[in-house]
Amino acid sequence: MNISEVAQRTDLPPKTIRYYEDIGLIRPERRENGYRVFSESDLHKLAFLGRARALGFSIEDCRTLLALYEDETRASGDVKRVAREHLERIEDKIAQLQSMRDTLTHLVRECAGDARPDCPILKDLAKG
Amino acid sequence: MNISEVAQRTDLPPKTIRYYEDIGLIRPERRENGYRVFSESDLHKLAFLGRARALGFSIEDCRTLLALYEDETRASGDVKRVAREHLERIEDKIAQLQSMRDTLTHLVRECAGDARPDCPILKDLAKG
DNA sequence: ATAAGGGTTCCAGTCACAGGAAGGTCAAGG
DNA sequence: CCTTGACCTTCCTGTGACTGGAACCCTTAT
Repeated sequence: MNISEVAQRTDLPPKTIRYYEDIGLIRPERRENGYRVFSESDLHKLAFLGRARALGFSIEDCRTLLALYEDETRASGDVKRVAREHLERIEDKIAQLQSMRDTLTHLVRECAGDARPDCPILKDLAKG
Repeated sequence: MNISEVAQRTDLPPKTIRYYEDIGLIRPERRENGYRVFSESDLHKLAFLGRARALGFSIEDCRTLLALYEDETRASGDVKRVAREHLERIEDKIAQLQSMRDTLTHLVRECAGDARPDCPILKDLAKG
């Protein structure tokens, strides 16, 4: 399989696939002409990575998860710990964004939004 | 005022303050020895920037907001538009994170998290 | 004279790619 | 056989908003 077919089937850009090889997440073979040849296993790993990334896992988390996936003697506790830590970071991020949203929603509602210069948003930023 | 005092009073790291000068958000004067001298106006702007950044506005949004703040003939509609667009991006981000959180919460709950290799999290990543 | 604690600039690194240039390869059509 | 166009390759740069560190200057106190 060439890279563009893999890109289609995994829904990952070719650039991303090359990058994943670059940082050692996959190791596709090469033809004599230098082209990458992807095996079903490579395809599978890339799909795995795509889904892990879609869940927001960092590349380093993905590396860990992939290693655990390939290790038949893994402990599910190790996987769960990675997922729980990631989940915590997500929840923190959500809380932070919600706080911003609440403040902004309030400010936007207060602002007339017309041609006059008077603005509660700027007022708030200027003297918090 | 020297940079470290400004850093304390605005709760911004000196590095950040220098960076803001670098990208033209502030223009503190210089002493003969090359040290920056910050005026009350600089201090005020930095505090403004700190609060705008805390609400998640991008640096470019901050530049726009600061310009609007300094323009006495501004229309509050312009401010409101920037804020509303930012608010929308935040809400999109929250929705995206919540979706990740829901999936992850479910997976984490399903996973035994013990010494055995069987793991629903990996199973999900492997076959979506 | 020296040491501590300011200040300065400049360079590299972060994260996860994306864009683009320069050039090699391959299959089809004239 | 030649060309065209669609692939493929590597390499370099840029993104956002800083942070860390090196190398060096300035000021004040001992």
